[in-house]
Amino acid sequence: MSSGTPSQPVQEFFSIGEVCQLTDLKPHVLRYWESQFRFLNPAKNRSGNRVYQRREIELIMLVKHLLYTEKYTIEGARQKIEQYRRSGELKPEARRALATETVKELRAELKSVLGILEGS
DNA sequence: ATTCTCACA
DNA sequence: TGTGAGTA
Repeated sequence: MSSGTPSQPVQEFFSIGEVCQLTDLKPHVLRYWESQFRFLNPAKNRSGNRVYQRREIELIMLVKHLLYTEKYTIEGARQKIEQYRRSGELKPEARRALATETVKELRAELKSVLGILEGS
């Protein structure tokens, strides 16, 4: 199976560097998106460094897909995600984008993504 | 080495 | 978005 192997614990927290490697995005892009999408608020550790949760990485992948693959503008992506939030469902393309990313461990259910979207 | 904020192109 | 400066 590709998910949940009991013997090998799944990583829970990620540094911005790890997220960048996983999403193929640059740190400054991630920080910029934070200023554009309210739902992208990684926690900060004691020293002020960003600590990402898997769900946030999924959201980042979704934003990346909307922006780069579907070529939405920042505003367009915001509206689209707001739309997902209301309808409670993702379009097949976006869904595929999340499942296609070769990072098996990041493949959580879309419910978790939609959950984070609540109150954005 | 890595990440952070801020400034600026 | 990209890059550099000066930090922590």
